[in-house]
Amino acid sequence: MDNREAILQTALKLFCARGYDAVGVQEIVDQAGITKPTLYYYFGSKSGLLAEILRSNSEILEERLREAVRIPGQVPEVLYRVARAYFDFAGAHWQFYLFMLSQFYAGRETEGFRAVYPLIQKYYELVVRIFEDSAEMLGNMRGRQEQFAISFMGILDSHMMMLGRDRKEDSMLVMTDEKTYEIVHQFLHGIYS
Amino acid sequence: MDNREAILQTALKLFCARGYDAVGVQEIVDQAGITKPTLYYYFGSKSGLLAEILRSNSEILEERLREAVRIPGQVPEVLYRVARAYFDFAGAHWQFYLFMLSQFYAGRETEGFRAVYPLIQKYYELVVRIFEDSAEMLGNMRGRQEQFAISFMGILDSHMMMLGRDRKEDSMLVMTDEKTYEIVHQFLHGIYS
DNA sequence: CACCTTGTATACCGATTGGTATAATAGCTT
DNA sequence: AAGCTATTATACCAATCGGTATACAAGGTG
Repeated sequence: MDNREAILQTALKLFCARGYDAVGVQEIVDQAGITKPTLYYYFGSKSGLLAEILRSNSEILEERLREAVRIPGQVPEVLYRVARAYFDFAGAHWQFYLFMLSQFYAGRETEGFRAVYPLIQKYYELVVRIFEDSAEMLGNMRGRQEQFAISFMGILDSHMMMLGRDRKEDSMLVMTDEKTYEIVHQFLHGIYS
Repeated sequence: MDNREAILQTALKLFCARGYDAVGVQEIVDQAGITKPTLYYYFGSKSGLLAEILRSNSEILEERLREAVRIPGQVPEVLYRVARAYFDFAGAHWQFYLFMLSQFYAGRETEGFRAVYPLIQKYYELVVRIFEDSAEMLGNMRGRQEQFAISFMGILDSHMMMLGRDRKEDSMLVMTDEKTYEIVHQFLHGIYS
């Protein structure tokens, strides 16, 4: 494995487990089996390393979400595809997913928050557009597109977090199709059906 | 204001803005207008200070939630009361609410996560019980009580976070009754009504 | 061969980290 | 007044923080 890649993976693992500020550069390079100048050669600074971790992984998630949204369809279909894409990504990149969320909830004056906020904002706008583009529902929604988007994304994160609650190391998280369907169905039709 | 209280408030403000690990003890005592031994006299250690912040505030939230749940009623009524209590607390104690969430999403090997996890778990179980105690719905739910609870809490957090997105300092956040009703209504009946 | 770029390690920097030993206040009780 | 307890400040600690100056390999190119 490439040294650069080793740094990225080791750093993500440590950041995810103990937080960005609690992990020192020394510990990263020790566990990656290299020395400090190598890290600073590739990433310039600790926050440069953070930025690269966020950039490279979030780019994958954005791509998956854009795919799920691009194909036209009724709201339920699109939402199901988005949920599927979201759960798949989170399951396959659990450490990053958790770390991204942790940075989003971190303090506003944090490097991590400032870097992650525009990303989450972008995903959010993607979901808002699903409801806005759905012309036949406009009468029903009456400006509640944003409320729907907020609820929907909150539900996805909440369920994904619960799934990952007692995850063993190195085991991939799988949200089943059945469960995904139930979650989206409940969002669409409530709890009385 | 009491020195002890000044430490607690200053620490919460700083932790909330920049995170537990990024804030040094020195900065806390400087902004609180005291010196280090005073802090260590009251709280023993930095993590002791963290524990006290979490304990004292979460105790208030738990009390509010238990009140909301205690009064019997149909599921919609209880859920509305819980949402109202949750939003009220988060609005009045925004810094703590945000900090608590940030610790919940922080790495599993963190002091903060270990301290906050049982608290969130308790709130979660309170909500699960709402659905379990609702006998007349048992046929409908078929073991989906947990799914409902996860969705419901995810929705509350998601909306509260969005409300606090562009909060000015020292301004209290208010989730209106109308908005609260819409959110709970959507949870109960979906988006087509 | 000489030269240049890429990548890596040794050894160090000043600043800050969480935490403490010691002692001086202050107020209350006897 | 004497003594006790609760608080607070000065001054310090070893360890770690993020970051760097310097040099040494290795590989391709003239």
